[in-house]
Amino acid sequence: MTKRKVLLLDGNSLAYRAFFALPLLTNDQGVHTNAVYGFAMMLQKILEEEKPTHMLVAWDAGKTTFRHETFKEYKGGRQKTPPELSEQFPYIRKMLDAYKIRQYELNSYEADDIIGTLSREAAHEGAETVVISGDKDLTQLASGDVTVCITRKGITDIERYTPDHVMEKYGLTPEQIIDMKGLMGDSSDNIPGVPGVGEKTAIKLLKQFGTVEGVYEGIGEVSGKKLKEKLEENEELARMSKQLATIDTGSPVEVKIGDLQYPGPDTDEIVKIWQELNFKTLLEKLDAPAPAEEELAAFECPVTEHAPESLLADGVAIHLELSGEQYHTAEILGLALSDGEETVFIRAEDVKADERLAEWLGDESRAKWCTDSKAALAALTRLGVEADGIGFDLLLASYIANPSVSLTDTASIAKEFGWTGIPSDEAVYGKGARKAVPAVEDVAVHAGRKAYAVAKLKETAEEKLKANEQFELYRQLELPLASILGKMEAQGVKADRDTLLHIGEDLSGKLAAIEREIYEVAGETFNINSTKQLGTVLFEKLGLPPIKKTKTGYSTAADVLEKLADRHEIVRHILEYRQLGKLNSTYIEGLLKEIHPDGKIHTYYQQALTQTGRLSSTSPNLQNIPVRIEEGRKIRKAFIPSEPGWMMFAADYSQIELRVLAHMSGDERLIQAFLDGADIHTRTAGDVFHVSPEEVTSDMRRAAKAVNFGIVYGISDYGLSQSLNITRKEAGEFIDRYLKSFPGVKAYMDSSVAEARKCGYVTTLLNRRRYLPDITSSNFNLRSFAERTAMNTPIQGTAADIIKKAMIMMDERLEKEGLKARMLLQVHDELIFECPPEEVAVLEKIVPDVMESALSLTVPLKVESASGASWYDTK
DNA sequence: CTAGACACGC
DNA sequence: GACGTACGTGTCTAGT
Repeated sequence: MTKRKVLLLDGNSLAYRAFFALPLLTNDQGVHTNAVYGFAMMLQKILEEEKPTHMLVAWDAGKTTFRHETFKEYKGGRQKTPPELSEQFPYIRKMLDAYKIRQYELNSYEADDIIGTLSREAAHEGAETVVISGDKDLTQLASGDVTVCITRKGITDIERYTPDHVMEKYGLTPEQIIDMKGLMGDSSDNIPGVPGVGEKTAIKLLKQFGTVEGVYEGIGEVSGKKLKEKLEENEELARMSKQLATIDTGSPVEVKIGDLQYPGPDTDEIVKIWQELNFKTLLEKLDAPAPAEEELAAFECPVTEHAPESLLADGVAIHLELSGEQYHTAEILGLALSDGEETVFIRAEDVKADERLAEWLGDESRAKWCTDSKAALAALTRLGVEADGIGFDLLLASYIANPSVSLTDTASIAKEFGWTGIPSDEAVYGKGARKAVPAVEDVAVHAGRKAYAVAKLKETAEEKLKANEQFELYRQLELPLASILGKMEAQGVKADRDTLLHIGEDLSGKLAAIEREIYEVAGETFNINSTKQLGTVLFEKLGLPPIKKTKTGYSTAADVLEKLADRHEIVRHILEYRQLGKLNSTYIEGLLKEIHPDGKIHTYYQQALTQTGRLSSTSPNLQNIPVRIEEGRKIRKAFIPSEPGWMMFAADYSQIELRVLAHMSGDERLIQAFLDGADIHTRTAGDVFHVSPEEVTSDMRRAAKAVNFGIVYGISDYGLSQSLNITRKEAGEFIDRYLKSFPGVKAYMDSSVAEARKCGYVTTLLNRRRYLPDITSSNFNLRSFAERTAMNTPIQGTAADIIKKAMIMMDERLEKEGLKARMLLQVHDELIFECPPEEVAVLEKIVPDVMESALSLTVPLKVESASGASWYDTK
């Protein structure tokens, strides 16, 4: 049998230490948690370091102890336990139960006595004992078999007292610590000691006489008249103080060492408690303790030509290492494989040649785990390997768990789990002009560490999602969507260079003409794109009134210029110049640069970025191609089918956010409006202005539309006042009237804010979360913003859930129907396809069908579709 | 190379 | 009553 190791903890002392060492934290229910948190951190640390076989946490029982019979002022003058701490004791006890650690208290004895008694018993039985407390008095228990650990500054920083260490520090034996207390007293326990004797004098005396008793036996030899007098006068006090300071190692403790077996924690229970208390960091460390930095620093990842058979298994992490983020074009360096034990790296050219590897990658039944499956699949496709069976995506899992964390690479994600030892991509490759690919061995280790992290973190990440009831959202929605988005990106959308060039020429001509006119009217040439120079011309040279200022000078934003349009002809020209300039630089020149040799544009969908659950699109952004103004809309003529004779087909949800609002709020009038198939803005206007739909004027409808817009996007009264060009007060009144007309919406908005306050987050219909820590902020701005977000995110996020689900269903449907049609783009509430002309009729039926049935709400979802020779013509 | 101003979409 | 106000991306200028 291995030697017993007994761990004895001083519960009260450690709870106090934790409480005062940490700032006053609260969970989302307002329960104070700092002492529990500190206690938990300390427990985790000592369990890991000490690996005890037996454990006990001793508590002080009641107010009075046997020491009060000796001295009734014992521990007098102590501050009352703060209520913020008192309320935490039940949680600590509950947590210790979950750890399956024995707890014990004994009437009229202190925790010290329980610990003292048990440590002596343990020593007697030949066990090794470690005592942990925040109270230095316990050092008197140190012996050859007993080590006493006293917390230092924080709660996890511990000083170990062995007899040698006590000797080193005080020049005394552990037993003499009691005598020292007897002589010098202890103000915290209100032990008097001998007045005028402090630590220095006490140690000096004990070195000479050994004990308090020894001091009085040899009192004649005490040097110093004053000291001798004081000792003589206070002999009783000294003897009593020693008695008070002595830990009773023979207290009537009813438990035996054998009863203290520590079976290990009930992790599920601990997880529950920690979740209730929001101990995020601890939760993440629980299942995936971060490897020591040295372990990752010494990480080995051999470069092999072939994948070892042992790694071609079910549940292995893969990591495609690329020279840059743009995986459609970046150089593919190689592939790392890791099962959490063995990790290897295979160069890109060897990946291509390894048939066994390709077969494994394509085997749906053997799960591959990774970070950013969309990028991994794209890179593998470029290597000529079709992978299948992606079973885990760390990027998506982290995003679903908490979208507010900015996730750039595996290193940053791993950091969220307490893994600090993985260098960032930037640290390995450098940045900007100094960016370069290092030697293959270094790339291998870097890629290997990332694959290793995925293998190790999969379980923890999935557990977290399951605990939050988000596993399904992640597994059934986001993960399959990643592959579909990957297909859409890889498919790309054909862009006609000539169309763009043609529009560009036209724009350039117009721009040159406007530019000349502006210079003429201004009487000088200047850079119109420079707000600084433009401000000088408008507000200083031409004397127009500066309506708004920015941090750096005059504002020349469009809304300001609109207000000045009647005062000077130059303003109209500038507005037009800006508009056309934007079209030319962003959409003509910008898009031309993004056309690949295959004549297509391959955007990147960011699936783990927005706070609401929407996608975003980059390089280029295809979600903001102009549509409102005809001149810009023409850009869409350049987006054409990639096969001769094919058609573009587009379908968009009509008023999806307001329908979601109707569903989620259950507002009867709003629901009825949609059931009636009414024009929602006209209906809203009628309700708000108390007129019949026929009496709604265009201004009323415009105002109602702006309010609906505001509700959907969570804008403030100020935002509404800006968009309607009215005062904030008027806008506020307007919102009030709206909410009076739709009481269900008002109740829903209030409940969303209340939910955010209660839980710390809001959710969508499919359990997407957004955490809103600012909801309790005392800063009005932050709080207001969080409140509007609480109202708006469930709506916008649910709309995002719906179209994502529709995309998955659509992908399956196209496959099932054996159609050639391809889904190409998603623009938040719109899907764009290309198809052979004979499939237009089919799509006209099935696309709206699928989109409308993606999720069943109390109001119908409505989809409008159209086809044409270009994206422009799908209207 | 970064921050600010601006403009495009939903 | 303050405060600075949906979410994104890209381009340009003007600082370092």
